[in-house]
Amino acid sequence: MRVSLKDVAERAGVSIKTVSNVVNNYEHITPATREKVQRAIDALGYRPNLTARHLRKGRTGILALAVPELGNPYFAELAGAVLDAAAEHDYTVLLDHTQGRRARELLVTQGFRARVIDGLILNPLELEAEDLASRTDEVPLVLIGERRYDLPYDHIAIDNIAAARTAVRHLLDLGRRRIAFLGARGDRPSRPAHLRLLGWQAELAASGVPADETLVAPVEGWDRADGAAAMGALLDAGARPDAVFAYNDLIAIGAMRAMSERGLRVPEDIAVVGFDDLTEGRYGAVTLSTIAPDKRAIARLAVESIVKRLDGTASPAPHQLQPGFELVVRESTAGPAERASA
Amino acid sequence: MRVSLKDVAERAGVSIKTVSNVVNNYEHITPATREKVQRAIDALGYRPNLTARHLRKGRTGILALAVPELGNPYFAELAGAVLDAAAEHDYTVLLDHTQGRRARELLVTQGFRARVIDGLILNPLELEAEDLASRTDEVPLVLIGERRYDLPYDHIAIDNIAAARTAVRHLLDLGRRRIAFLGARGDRPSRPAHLRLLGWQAELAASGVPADETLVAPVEGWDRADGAAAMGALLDAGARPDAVFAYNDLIAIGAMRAMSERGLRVPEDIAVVGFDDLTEGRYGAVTLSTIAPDKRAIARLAVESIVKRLDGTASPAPHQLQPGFELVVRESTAGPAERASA
DNA sequence: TCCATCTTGTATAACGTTGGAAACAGGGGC
DNA sequence: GCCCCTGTTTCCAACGTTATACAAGATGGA
Repeated sequence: MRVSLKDVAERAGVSIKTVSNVVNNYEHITPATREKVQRAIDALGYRPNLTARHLRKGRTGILALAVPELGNPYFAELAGAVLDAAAEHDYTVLLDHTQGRRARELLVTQGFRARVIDGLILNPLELEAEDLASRTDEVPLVLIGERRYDLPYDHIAIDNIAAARTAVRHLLDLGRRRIAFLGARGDRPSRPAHLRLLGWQAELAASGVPADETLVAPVEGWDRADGAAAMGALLDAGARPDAVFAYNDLIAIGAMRAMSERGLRVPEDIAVVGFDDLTEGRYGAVTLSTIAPDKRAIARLAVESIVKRLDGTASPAPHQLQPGFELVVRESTAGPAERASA
Repeated sequence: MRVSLKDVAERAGVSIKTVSNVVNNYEHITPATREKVQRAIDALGYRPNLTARHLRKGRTGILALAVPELGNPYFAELAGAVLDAAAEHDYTVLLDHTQGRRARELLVTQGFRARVIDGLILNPLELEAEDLASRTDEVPLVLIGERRYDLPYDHIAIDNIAAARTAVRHLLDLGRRRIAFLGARGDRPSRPAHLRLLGWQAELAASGVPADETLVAPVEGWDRADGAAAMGALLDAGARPDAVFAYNDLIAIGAMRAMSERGLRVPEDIAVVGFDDLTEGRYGAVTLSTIAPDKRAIARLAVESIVKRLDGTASPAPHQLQPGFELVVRESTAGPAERASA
C-alpha cells in the first residue's frame, strides 16, 4: 500500500502540512515535532509522490534529451554527460532518439511529452527553421549540434568552422596537399556537415592550396558503413587523396577500413583526421587523430541553459555558446618521427 | 499561458467533464457536442497535462532504464532498442546510468525516482542479492544481463553458458587448443563474467582439452583499455595462447590492440572471439567474430514484462526468459579458406 | 398522459502535494 | 494579569485531471 502524507500525519498525530514541512526542511519546526514526524516517516517508509508535488509546483524535475541515434557513440557519450550534468541540478533525463527523421524531430519540439518535461535539449539533423518557427510549446528548448537556425533559441555548439580548419591545418602541416573531405551532404548552407566543409575550403584557401572538388565525397548517412562506401567510391573513381578529413570519427573509421581493404596504409599513403574523439578511435589497429569537442562542457551548458531559463536568471535574448575543442594527434596522422619510433 | 480543461470548457460552453470525455473518446457524446468541444480545443491549442492525469490515474507512462554505462556501446545500443520497444506500448523512457557502482544501483532499485515511474529495467553489475531482497518499492522491476539472483523478479538474459560454449566450440573447431579467457572477475559465482567463464570451462572439458588456469586473465573493468591491459599482462607473463575468448567485444578490441602492438597477428597467431556484436567490431582492420545476443528481443521482453505486470496479465511467479543469440564469424577467426581469399 | 428507460451531460469528490493565511501556543514586558 | 510578539502548527484552497453518482432531457410503451 502506498503511504501518503496523510498516513504519516495520522500516525504522528500532526497535520498533513506539518509533515510536509518536515519533508521540505522548513525551518520553524521544534526538534520534538520533527523527530516525532521523522519516526512516523521511517516507520511507514513514506516517500514523496513526485507526480503530486510536480502538479502542485508546476515543475517535474525531468529534462528531455533527443538525439538522432544512440547507436552512434558520440551521442551515447554525450547522453551520458547530459545525465551527469542534469543530476547536478537534481534533474532526471527522459531520453528519445529521432533517428534523424524530420517528422520525429518535429514531434519532439512540438511537445509530444506534453507537460511532463521542464525543458528539452535537441540535437536536430533534418529539422528546418520553419518547423521550429511554428513551435507553440512554451517549454524551454535548447539546440545542440552543428546546425544553426536564426531563431530565438539557445544554441550550444563548438566552433565547427574553426575546428575543421584546425584539422585541415594539421594535415597541411604534415605536407599533405590532396586533402579529401568525407561527409558532404546536400548544398544548402544549413545542412549538417556544411560548416565543416566550409572550414575545409577556408583553410585550403588560406594556404593557397586549390580546393579540388573531386575530393569532396558525399555520404548517405553518418555511420561507419557510409564512410566505407564513400571512401570506396572516391578511390574507385580514381581520386588520389593523400589525406582525409572526415565529418566524424565513424566515417573516418569506415574510410580506414575501405583503405585497408584496398591495401592502402594509414598514415603512410593517406593520413586521416576524424571528428568527435570517440573512445573507439583510440583502439583501432591505427589509432585515429581527431577533433575532440568538449562533450562535458556541451552537456553542462545545455543543462544550465534550461535551468537558467526556468529560473528566469537568463537574459531573454538567445545565447550562442561555444564550448572548446582540441586536436588530438594519434597514429593516423603520425609524422615521420612518431612513425619511426613505432 | 497554459490551457486547461477548464479553459476549453468555458469557451465551448460545456462542463469540464464533457471536455474530458471528448479528449478521452468517451462514446456517449453527440456529434454536435463533440465538434463544439473539438473546435475549442483546437482554437486554444489545448494539450492534456500528463502530470495531472497521472496523479489521478496512478500511472505515469514512464519506464526507467538503468544501465551501467552509456559509453559502452552495448548498453547504448540496448538503450536504443528499449526506447523503441517502450514506444510500442506508449511508454517513454527515463534513463540513468549507475556506472556499475553498487550504491547507485541500490539507489535505483529503492525507488529514487519515487512515484514517477511505472516500472524499472535494471542491468546490475555489482548489486548483491541482499540489496534486492530488502527492496520495499512496489514498482515492477525487471532485471537484465548476466547476473542471476534467486529472487522473485523477472529476469531477461540470453543463455550465457551456452553462448560461451558456442564461442569456445568455434575456436576449438579451428584447431585452437590454448584458448584464453579474458574477463574473469572475482571468484564468487554471482559475479559478472562467471557464467561465461563456466561456459569456457565446460566446453573445454567436453572436448577433453585441459583448462589451463594461467590462460584465465582478470580484468579491472569492461572497457577497451582493460582488455588491452589484461592481454598485455597475459602475454608479458609468458602465456602463449593461440586464441582468446573475451568477455565482451570491448575487451576483445583492446586485446587485439595489445597484440598488434606486440607484432602478433589476428587470426594467424591468435584467433579472437568477443561477445555483444558491437557495430564497432565490424569495422576494425580485422573484423571481430562475436556472440550476438538478440538485443531487440531483450529490450522487447523487458518492456513486455513490466507492461504485463502492470496489466496484471502476468502470472505472479517470476519469469526467466532467454532470448536467442548467434555466433557471427568474421576475420578474427577466419579459417584458412577465408584468409586465403582475403 | 404518464411512467419507465435510455442517452447525454453535469456536479462533486477525489489523487497527494504545497503556499498562504490564520490560529494557537508560550514567553516577556508592562 | 493582560497584551503583544514570536515562533510553530493548522486550515483551506489550489494544481489539472478522471470516476462516480446523479440530473436532465429524449424516447417509447401502455
